[in-house]
Formats: sequence, C-alpha cells, structure tokens
Amino acid sequence: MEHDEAIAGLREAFQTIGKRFTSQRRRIWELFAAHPAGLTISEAAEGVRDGGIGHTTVYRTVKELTELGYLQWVHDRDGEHRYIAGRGGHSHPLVCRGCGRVLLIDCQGMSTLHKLIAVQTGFIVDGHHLEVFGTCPDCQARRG
Amino acid sequence: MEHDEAIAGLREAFQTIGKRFTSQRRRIWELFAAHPAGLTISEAAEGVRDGGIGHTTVYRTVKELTELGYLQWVHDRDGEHRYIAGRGGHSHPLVCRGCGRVLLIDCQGMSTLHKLIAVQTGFIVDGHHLEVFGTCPDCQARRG
DNA sequence: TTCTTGTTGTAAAAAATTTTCGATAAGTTT
DNA sequence: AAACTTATCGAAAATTTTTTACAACAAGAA
Repeated sequence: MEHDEAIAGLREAFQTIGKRFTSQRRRIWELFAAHPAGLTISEAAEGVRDGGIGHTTVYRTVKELTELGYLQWVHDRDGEHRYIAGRGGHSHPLVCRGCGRVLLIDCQGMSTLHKLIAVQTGFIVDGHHLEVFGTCPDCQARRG
Repeated sequence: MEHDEAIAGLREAFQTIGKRFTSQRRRIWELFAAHPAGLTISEAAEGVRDGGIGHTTVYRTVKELTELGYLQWVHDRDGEHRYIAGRGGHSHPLVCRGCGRVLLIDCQGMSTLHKLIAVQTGFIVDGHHLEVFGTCPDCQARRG
C-alpha cells in the first residue's frame, strides 16, 4: 500500500537523523496525507487538537517533516503557506485553483533551464522552487 | 532614468486604481528599490521608522505594491517572505545564496512547460511561481 | 528495572499582523 | 484662498501566530 510505504519510509527517515517516530508525528503526517489540498499550520493544529496534540508539537513536527521532504509548502491565494504531503524527493505542486487539490509532478526539463540560466547570467544554479497553477479535469467538467 | 521611470509608473498605477501616491508610499517603495536582496516587512518597517512612518502603513503599502506588481516576494533560507522591487510584469527571481542579491529574469520556455503539463495531467495550466537559487559571479570569485 | 535521553503539553512570552479611530493631508469645488 | 470631501496616516489596542521554558512522560538501552 501507498500509505504504509510512506509510513515505513518516514520511520526510517526519522531513525536516520536520530529521532523517534512517535505516534504524534505519525498522526500529524497522516492528517496532511488525508488532505490533498494541504493545510495551514493552524488548520493542522486544529485538526489534531481533539487527539490531544498541542500546537507546539504541530509547529515542531511540520518543520521536521518539511526538512525530511515529506511535506512541502505551496501558496494559497493570500500568499499563505499551506503544507502538502509528499513522499520525499524533489517534485512540484500543480495546484487547482478551483478545488485546491494538489498534484505532485516531477521536473522534467528543469536541469535544462538551470543550464540556460547559468549561461545567461553567470550564476551557478543549484536549486529552484516551482509551483504551477491551473484547473483540474474535474473542475473543468463541473463548469461545462 | 531607471528610478524616475519607476516612480512615474507607480504614480500612474496608483491613480488608475483611485488611490493617492503619497510620500509614504513613495518612500517605502524607494527603500525596497535600494535593497537588491529584498527586505522582510519588519526590516522595511525598521527602515522607515526614523522617517516617522508607522508599521501599519508599511503593511498596507507592501500589500498594495505587491498587488500592483511593483513588489514580489521570494523566500529566504527560512522560508520567510522577503519582498523585492520590480517594475510590474511577470518575471522570476534568481536569488544568490551567498549575498542574497536578486536578479529578475524573464521566463523563456515556460509556456512550453505549461503545454507539457497540460497534456500529461489534463489540467488547464494558467500560471506559475518560480524561484531559482544559486551563486552569483561575485560570490563565486570571492570563494576562489 | 534502572538509566539515559528525546519528546510532549501547558503555560508564558515574544513576535507578527490586523483593527479601530481621531487627526491629518491631498485633491476638488467654489 | 477657503471650504469641503475623502483617502490616508499613526498610535494604541486587540488578535493571531510562533517561540521558549520547563516539568512530566515515554521509548529504547543496559
């Protein structure tokens, strides 16, 4: 299963950096995984409050998961950070403006872009952040 | 002059949306224009405090300038928003990890990327946000 | 079990952002 | 210029967001 693989990967990732994969960390990640449109930190804190998880833990965990590559942020219309679950590695969010759903896509052709920019500017390019916006097939159908 | 043109453009832009181009708005924009590495909102507020401009005004003005396309944000290492001066229109920040300097570049090849993604995902793609990171020529030289 | 160390939640503190409102300044009309 | 109208401003207060401190707790090792 998709989900169990991610959990196993997470456990290993935390172990690697000498940290424990606690039930809180697990539940917080699962909350994000259950929301394809992502959550802000305060929404996430709200979402696990009933479970007795404090907001301090949410802040800490979101930071850790982000560093491990298991969460990445996108911007909603207000420029606010919204975190979405991924499975490590480098990919880019394709955000639907209609329903907010996020599809992670990989970056073909970006290394070409790096080289192009390097030649034109003299910079040594070593990274990028890309978000793509549009309308998903479902929302297209819904509107005719 | 570069600077005067921008000021003239700004005056016109504010007029167009029925707002006044006050000395505060001007000074705030000029502060950003004088900092190629950009400023956070609190840095900007700090920078104009001696001039008697309150932080409330800075918040309001940064929002306006951003909507007008005369400021755009990038992320520093902490994921914090840093605003940099531009001259309207769509461009992408190339950020030096060494000195923080930002070069605005235009987006060649991105419409091709849009089409590619559209074909692969079924999304109608209509926009993107791209930040590129690297090391500028000066910082390369400085390190040998 | 005992020891050691990382993790958690609560409460408090600090920082960032927004709201409210009377005073002021800019642009218009007379 | 004077009177008028309206956007804008800054200070203070309120709210929200994020961080810090610390005692209790939980997990793994010996």
